[in-house]
Amino acid sequence: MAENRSSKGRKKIEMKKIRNEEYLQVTFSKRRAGLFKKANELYSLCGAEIAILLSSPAGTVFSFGHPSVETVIDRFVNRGTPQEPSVLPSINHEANVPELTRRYTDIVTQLEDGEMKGKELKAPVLNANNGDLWWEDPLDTLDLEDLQHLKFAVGYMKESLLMNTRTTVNNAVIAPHGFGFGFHNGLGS
Amino acid sequence: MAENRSSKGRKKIEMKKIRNEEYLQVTFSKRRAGLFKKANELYSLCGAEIAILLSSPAGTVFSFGHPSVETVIDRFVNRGTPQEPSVLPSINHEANVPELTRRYTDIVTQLEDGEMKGKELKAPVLNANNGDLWWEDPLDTLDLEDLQHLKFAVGYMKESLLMNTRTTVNNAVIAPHGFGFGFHNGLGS
DNA sequence: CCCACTATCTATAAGCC
DNA sequence: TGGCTTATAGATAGTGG
Repeated sequence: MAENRSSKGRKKIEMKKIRNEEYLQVTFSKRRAGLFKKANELYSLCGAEIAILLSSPAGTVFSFGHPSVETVIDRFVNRGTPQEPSVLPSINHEANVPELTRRYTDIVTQLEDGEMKGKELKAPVLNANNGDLWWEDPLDTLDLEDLQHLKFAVGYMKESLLMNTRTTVNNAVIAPHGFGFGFHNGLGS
Repeated sequence: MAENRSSKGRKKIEMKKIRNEEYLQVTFSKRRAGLFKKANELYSLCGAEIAILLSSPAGTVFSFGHPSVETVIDRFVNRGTPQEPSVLPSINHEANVPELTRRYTDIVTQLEDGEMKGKELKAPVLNANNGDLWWEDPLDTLDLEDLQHLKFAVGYMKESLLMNTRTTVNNAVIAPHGFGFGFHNGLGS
């Protein structure tokens, strides 16, 4: 009777590299959206700051950040000083005001100076889906200021490699950083 | 007979900040694991490089990376040299910039002056809905939570201002890449 | 905070436009 | 390429140890 339902619905797939290029692209797009949505929910529910950097198989770079990728990285850097153990749990908005202010000022300045003319700067993409909102910005067009920013952050983190415990869950490196904020990596899997 | 199964099973939850500290922590842990798992699958299936930096509400920092956080960020930095902007659309926004600039300046000023007092802020509220954008001039109260709204609004404003081509796809605003001005990720919170 | 269990809720693999 | 639909695999809220 209903046997001619030519295989509709989801099926289990093997967790290995997808060969088919077309399917790979589709899967990547779908899962990227799903991942970002999850990240956004985590932010909404827990007020957690989060940054995701992601490169597609084709080489395109995507990112997700709350409140922003740079801010989060900054937080890592500045955390190097164990000032307050766990003071600001849910006030990241407050904590971000200075950053917000600074960026606003920068933007305003740029606009007034007309600096943007002929310059290539990054353009974030605002995505919305059923009330969920997040940014996808192509970091492949970072301007120099941001590059220096990131470079500094990376350099700092490299030097500050100082870790506590490290756990492995599902092939993923999960690194709890108490205060010294060590940066985990290496053995990505 | 089996009615004493006191409410088992998953229930839908509201996507709002969780108040209960204990529950917040549990949810964070679970979702963090889920997020990392998703990230790992994305890596396995698509071979995508990925890095996630995440701070818990308590301030603890976690990271996930394939092949490593460091590597991924490094790639961003090193690949970030702006390529040739193939298209730089002529944007006629001069008329709008002054007004917007003034408004933003006002907001910034107020943020700087009052935000740290941890009280209510007075600023014109920028609203965005379906790509439309307007000012709610009556100086409403802009509390810290409203910064999110402001962020979204800024995104819309930016696009409205700088993107001469804007397409709406499935409830999402998609902005062409390659031009725009320099902040990303909704400029901080 | 980690583990276990279960009922649901959600994400998504396939397929059709 | 992108959206929509369907059926199902997978994630997780609620509860307890």
